[in-house]
Amino acid sequence: MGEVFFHVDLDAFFASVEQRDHPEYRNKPLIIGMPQKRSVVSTCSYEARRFGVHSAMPAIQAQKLCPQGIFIPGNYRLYQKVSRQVMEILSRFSPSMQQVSVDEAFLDMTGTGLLFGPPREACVKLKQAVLEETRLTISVGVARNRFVAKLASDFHKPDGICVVSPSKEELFIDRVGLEKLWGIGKSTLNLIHSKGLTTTAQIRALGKEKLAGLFGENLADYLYMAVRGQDPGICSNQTKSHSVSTEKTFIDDITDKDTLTALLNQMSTEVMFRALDSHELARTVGVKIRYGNFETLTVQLTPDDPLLNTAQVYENAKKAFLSKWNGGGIRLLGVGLYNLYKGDTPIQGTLFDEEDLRRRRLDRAILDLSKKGHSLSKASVLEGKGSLSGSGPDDKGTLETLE
DNA sequence: TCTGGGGTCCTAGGACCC
DNA sequence: TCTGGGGTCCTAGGACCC
Repeated sequence: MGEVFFHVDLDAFFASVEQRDHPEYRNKPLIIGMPQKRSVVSTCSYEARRFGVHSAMPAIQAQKLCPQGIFIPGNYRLYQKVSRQVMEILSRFSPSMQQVSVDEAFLDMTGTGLLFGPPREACVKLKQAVLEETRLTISVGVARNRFVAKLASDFHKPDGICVVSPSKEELFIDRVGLEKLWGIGKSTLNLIHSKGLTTTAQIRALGKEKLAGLFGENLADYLYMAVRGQDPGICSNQTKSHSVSTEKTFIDDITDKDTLTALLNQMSTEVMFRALDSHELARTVGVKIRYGNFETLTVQLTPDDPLLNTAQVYENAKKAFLSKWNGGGIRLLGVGLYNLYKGDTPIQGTLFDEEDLRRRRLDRAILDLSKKGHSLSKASVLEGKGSLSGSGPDDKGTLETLE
């Protein structure tokens, strides 16, 4: 008995939750995302997909394709909650459940035959459990590795089961097609096409050396394994470094320096609070700028010591921003923390400015209070934690008055 | 059709050290 | 005083995923 992996994918997740909770949305083209300037479709129901609407499409375009569509902003907190509920169900089927996004997960089902029966039977039980407890449908892909299981879950979507037996892996990959392989996007597809290759079978016919000559060692290795239905190792289990970031696209470009720095302050506070909340320290802060013409650039700073508090993050973010900004109108602004590692206090025995440590304790106190539901204007940034509430820049004097 | 937000990973060049 | 490799850290950009 070899290894068995399931890939579980919720069908049109956000839209399905809405249709479940709002009967008036059922059997209708439902689109999560408001049809306004600079807005895109997050998810849409299968009814909407029939009009050509899909994720990441500008919402204005979706409205043209589907004028009768119902557009709603979405309730991301609810989706998170439902996601946790589904993941709990999945974890009952395997001791090794690996969540990969809000709506999908891998299950290592190796050796679970005695408990749940052969794969197809286990899929049926899994689908039943999710449907009964959440009234949502899932699609399941089964294969002897994660890569093929992932492609399989998409194959009979929605509400589908697809089991790929080891002897049919190459055949299955050919049926899926090059452009739908996990890890191949637009650029890589263009690169492959530019070498006169259009099918997985053609790539398989080439040896490892030929591929390496055309694409370099790394992509060649990926392609060699992928077209054979072997796992090229896309989802590495161990996460090395980690990051948190937030960004905001404005309906109209912003040129005013005070407004931009106030936004940097707000975003710095948000990401630092998130790091604080997960008991992590960051070594690097980065700023992302996108001008009105979509030209995008990033700057990052890694001070000698880790960033301890919101004030330090803002100070560095502002410095980074001002070093790059050409004064032009800005379409998107973002702040991120990188090189995060576990820890509440910096390395023991190191000398740190007492003032910086004090401000960190203050940040934590504000965070704790805001979690208990107290309203503090400085912490207003956190009100929509996890789903940028889009509130305006807040005043900057509150921190001082609190002290 | 002008193109969101939150992530991870890879590449390539420069600095710096041995 | 012209010059070699290897390793690691940092930065900027880009590809890809949902």
